[in-house]
Amino acid sequence: MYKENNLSKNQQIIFDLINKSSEPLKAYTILFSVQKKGIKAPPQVYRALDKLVETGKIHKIESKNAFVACRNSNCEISKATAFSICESCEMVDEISDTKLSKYLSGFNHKKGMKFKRFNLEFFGICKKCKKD
Amino acid sequence: MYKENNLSKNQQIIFDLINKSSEPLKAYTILFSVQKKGIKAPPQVYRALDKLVETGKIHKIESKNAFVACRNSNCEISKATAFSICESCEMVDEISDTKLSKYLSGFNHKKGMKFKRFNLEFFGICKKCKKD
DNA sequence: TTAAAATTTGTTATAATATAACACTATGTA
DNA sequence: TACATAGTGTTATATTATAACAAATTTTAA
Repeated sequence: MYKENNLSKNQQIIFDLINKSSEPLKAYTILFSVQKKGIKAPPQVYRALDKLVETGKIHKIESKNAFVACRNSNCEISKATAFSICESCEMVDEISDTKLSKYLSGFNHKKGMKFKRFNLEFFGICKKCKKD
Repeated sequence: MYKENNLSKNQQIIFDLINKSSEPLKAYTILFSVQKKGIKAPPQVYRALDKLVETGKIHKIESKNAFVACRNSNCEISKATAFSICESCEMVDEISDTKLSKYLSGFNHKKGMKFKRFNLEFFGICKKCKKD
């Protein structure tokens, strides 16, 4: 079964949930939601999340300890991620900007460290919240 | 006492510890270290950390849940932070790069959201670890 | 096709990170 | 002074995450 779509049963259940969601989901929110599907304990959720992050199907929003589905088919397995986060409604949007991505991927540290990966989180107030 | 240096007693104790450290410190590591100075419970640590982050004296490394002293007097109270993180030795270095900072501060989201703040974390293997 | 290897699952317990709530003290300001 | 604001100390508890182990499933390759 695994080879068909690369995801195991638990991974698929959890990915589907995150993918359908309009907002980042936290691990224990996910756990609660999938209990009816037989996923009963935290390690089952965290293992699936780890794998999904590893394969780039989802991303972790570090400042929120929450997970979103990857909306950017070009993000090269999470090597270069950028998000905009609304500080009012908590909305998170993945930024797909080729220029930004290229600029940061090509950025070299003065001290000579070569980067393999980056994660960028922008914060502000989204359009919708500004109106209110 | 507060006005003299802007930091309260607990804030100063915790800032000094982080400032002296060569690596990011976690909240409970801090708690353990300052117990001899009379700081006994998590809320005391977290309150001081919150304030220090708020005033830009320290930064939180989100991917590690750990704290470092600000090494960049120009970072404008944590509105624009960037770090390089070694995935091998866990070393964290604050990046002060005017060009990078300007580029990101001026970045505008296609969807019209105006950003107030960003946090960028680069990952790789540091020079020292590469040699080993 | 079958045995070994790798991956995934299920489970219990517990570790690590963080906040709520309340009473009280110290400091800044009118 | 007296009032407001910020900080402290404390107990309890909420939230996030992993260790450890046994069993089942899937992949691989002989």
